Amino acid sequence: MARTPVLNVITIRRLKAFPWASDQQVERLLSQMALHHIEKRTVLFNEGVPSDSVYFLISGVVKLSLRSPDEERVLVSLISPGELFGITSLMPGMYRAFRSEAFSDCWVSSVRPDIFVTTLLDVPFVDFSAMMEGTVGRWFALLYRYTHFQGSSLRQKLALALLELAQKFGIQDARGTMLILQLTHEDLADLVGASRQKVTEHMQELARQQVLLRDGRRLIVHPDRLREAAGLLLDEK
Amino acid sequence: MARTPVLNVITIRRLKAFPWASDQQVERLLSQMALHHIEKRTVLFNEGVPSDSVYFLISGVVKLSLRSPDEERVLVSLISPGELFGITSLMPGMYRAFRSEAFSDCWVSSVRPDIFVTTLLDVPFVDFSAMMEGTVGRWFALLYRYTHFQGSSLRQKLALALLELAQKFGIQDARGTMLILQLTHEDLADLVGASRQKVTEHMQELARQQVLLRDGRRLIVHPDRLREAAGLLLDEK
DNA sequence: GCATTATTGTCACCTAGGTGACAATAAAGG
DNA sequence: CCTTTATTGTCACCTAGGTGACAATAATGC
Repeated sequence: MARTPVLNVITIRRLKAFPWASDQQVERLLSQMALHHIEKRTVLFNEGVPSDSVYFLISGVVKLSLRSPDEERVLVSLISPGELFGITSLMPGMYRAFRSEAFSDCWVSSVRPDIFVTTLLDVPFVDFSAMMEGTVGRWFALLYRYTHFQGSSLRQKLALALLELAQKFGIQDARGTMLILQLTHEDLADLVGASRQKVTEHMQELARQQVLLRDGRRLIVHPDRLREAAGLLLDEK
Repeated sequence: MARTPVLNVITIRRLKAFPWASDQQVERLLSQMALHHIEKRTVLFNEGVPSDSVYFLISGVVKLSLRSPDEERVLVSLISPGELFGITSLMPGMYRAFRSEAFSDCWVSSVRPDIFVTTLLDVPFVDFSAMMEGTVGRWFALLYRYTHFQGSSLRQKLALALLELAQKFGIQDARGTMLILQLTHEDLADLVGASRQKVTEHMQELARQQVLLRDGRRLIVHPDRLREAAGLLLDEK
């Protein structure tokens, strides 16, 4: 089978990875990286487990996926050689959002995220990590929503979207979580990518099921029931 | 109308923004931020323009959106007070991917991205920026794909996905761009969230239209025609 | 080189959600 | 308070894409 590849500065440069880093930095990083051969179909990490490594793909193809409400697999992305992946580990306390597995036989190397950051950037890991969370954390939340929309019914998408809104715009109320927002059904429709009419119908239905209620133009939602309506299998944690 | 809010360390702390930063850092940052009052429905920036500021929402709600192939507006996200937005400006040479507009009357402050980074983190902007691109740049590309899937037909989604694959896995060939990947229709279906059968049908159709051709199990695509099939109005740049 | 297993191609049929067209409310502006 | 405009509710109908069930080809393992 394929022999162990040489992993040196030349290789890194050829893969066009870390173009900004000096040879010395790359050298230092490489000395801290573990090399793994991963056979096709092998799972590298699963959704939900703590994020404790950054991975770098040397050769082969890695597949990122998650499972949708109906047990189907959503293929989120295919990673090509030279790419980093598993970068949720650069944010504090994150869990893996996707499963990663070898789409073909691969050579992968891994590092601890703190070592990765401190060798490439002269800054303490906690600072960098906090900065990442404060800035691109939102992107990640969006990505989470969109990937989970894939293969969901309109009802589930609505529940998912309302759940996110409740987290961002909700204040506690005797009757549940009140959204301090003037949202029309049309706004909601634009958010989940559906028609206004169907949103009206489903909102009606959700109200009937006690998942939410209306106070004038303000929505009051019940997060637990909403989560249930969203299809239960939202890992979170 | 609402009077100018006081923007000091207390305000920032109350909004739970930049929790890791010291009072001194926050103070320094504030002194460099411009304050703006944005009336409901006013557009702050549009898709496609260069990203040259980071924004911070003090009060009100900001809406991020983009327009889908059929001229509809996709509502990507609603921003709540205390959030940063417009952070593509933290990556080098980026253009805005979404339009941002005031969903309600807002108070917003803005800073130059380099000032933002260097005051909060003791690192040169170019280094941080390159690091961001190398790490979370992928997330952004994914977000781009998923938001653009919204409101697209299966044909368009397929074209979009193949375009991305061509960029990542393509090598030039006399007949077009060849994907060095063994992709089955099922993989493609998982990627775009469709059924295998319909993917087969559309691939057939795309082949008939000279957009792609098969060499054994390898795909050769024609990026320009693909872009056309994707609905043309992909800004890119 | 042949049997086995994966992939592709093609149906006919079904369903979730889109569309248009209203009436019924509710807000908002004067 | 009354007019105007925005939002909601509810239809009947239509279409893109899902589903199941095959036959026709490739690949692949032995």
